[in-house]
Amino acid sequence: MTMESQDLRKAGLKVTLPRVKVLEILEKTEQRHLSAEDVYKALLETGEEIGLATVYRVLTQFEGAGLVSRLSIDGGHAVFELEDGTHHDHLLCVKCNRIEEFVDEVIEQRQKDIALEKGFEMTDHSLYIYGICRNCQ
Amino acid sequence: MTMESQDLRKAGLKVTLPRVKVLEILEKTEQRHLSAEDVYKALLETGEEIGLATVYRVLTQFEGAGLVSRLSIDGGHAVFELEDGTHHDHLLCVKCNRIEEFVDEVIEQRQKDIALEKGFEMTDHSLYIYGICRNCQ
DNA sequence: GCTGTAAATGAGAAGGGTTTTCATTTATAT
DNA sequence: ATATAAATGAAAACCCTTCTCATTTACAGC
Repeated sequence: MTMESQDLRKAGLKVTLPRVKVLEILEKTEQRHLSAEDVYKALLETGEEIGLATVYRVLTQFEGAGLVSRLSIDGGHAVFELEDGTHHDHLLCVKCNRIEEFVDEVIEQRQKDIALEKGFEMTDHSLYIYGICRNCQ
Repeated sequence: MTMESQDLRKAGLKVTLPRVKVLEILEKTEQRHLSAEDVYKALLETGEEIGLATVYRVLTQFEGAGLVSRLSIDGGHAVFELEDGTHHDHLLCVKCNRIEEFVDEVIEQRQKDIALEKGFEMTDHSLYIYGICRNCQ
C-alpha cells in the first residue's frame, strides 16, 4: 500500500484513483500553492482522466479531513496547500503571484487580544500581505 | 449644488443621478458596510430606477476615486464602505455578519517588518478576524 | 475471490457574484 | 442650443465553484 493510500485511510477516506492522484500532485509540486485548475491541468498532463468537478470535490474533502488548507485570495479563486501542521500567514507578489509563508507570534497574539477587547470569540482569521517580491522589483 | 455633487466633481466624476443616489445611500446607511446588492435594493426601495450593473460600475469607480473601499470577504461577495481616510482592519461575526473595525499599530508595524524581511515592497494588506460577536454567543 | 451496496465519479448544467456588450440616454464643453 | 464623449440599463457573458444524476468503483461480508 502506497503512502498516499495510507494517508487517505487515516483521514477516513476511501482510497480512489482520483484522490491518490490529487494527493500525489500536491506532494510533488514545486510551487506549494495550487488552484483547483492547476491540479486539474497537472493531472491531465500526466495523462490522468479526471473531471474538474472531482478535483474540487476531492480538494474540499481533503480540506475537511485536514490534509490541505484552502487560501481565499483577494479577488476570486482559491488555492490549496498541503497541511503541514504549522499555522502561518501569507505574502503574495502582485506581479508574479508567488506566495511566501510567514509566522509571527506578535501578530497572532494581538489578534487574540483584539478579539477579546471587542467581545468576539475568535474562530479564525485571514491575513495577506500584498507586495512586489524581490525578483519583480 | 449638493454636497454629493461637489464630492463627485472633486473626484473627477461627472455628476449623474445614479452616482449621486449611490453616494446618498452610502452616507445615510446605518450599517457602514453594504454589498452592491444592498445598495441596489436600498435604491429600489426609495423608488429609484437603477440597474444593478450601474451600481457595480459606480461603486468600482468610487473605489478608484478613493471615495469608498472594497472589502473582499472570505467566500465571495464584496462589501463597500465610505472612505474616511483612516486605515483600519475588520472583525466579522460569522453568525450575524456584523462587521466591526479596529486599528492596531503593533500589527501594522509587524506587517511592514515582515514584508521588509522577505524582500517585499508592501503594496497592501488584508486582515480579517472572524468570530462570534457578543450578541451571538 | 465474488457480490451487494453505499460511496465516488464524470459530464454537463446550474449557481452566485460580478463584468461586459451594445444600443440608448445624458452631462457638459463649446 | 448643440455636439460629443461618457454614462446608463438590460441582458448576456464570465469566472469560479457546486450540484445533479446516471454510471462506475471500492470494499465489507460471504
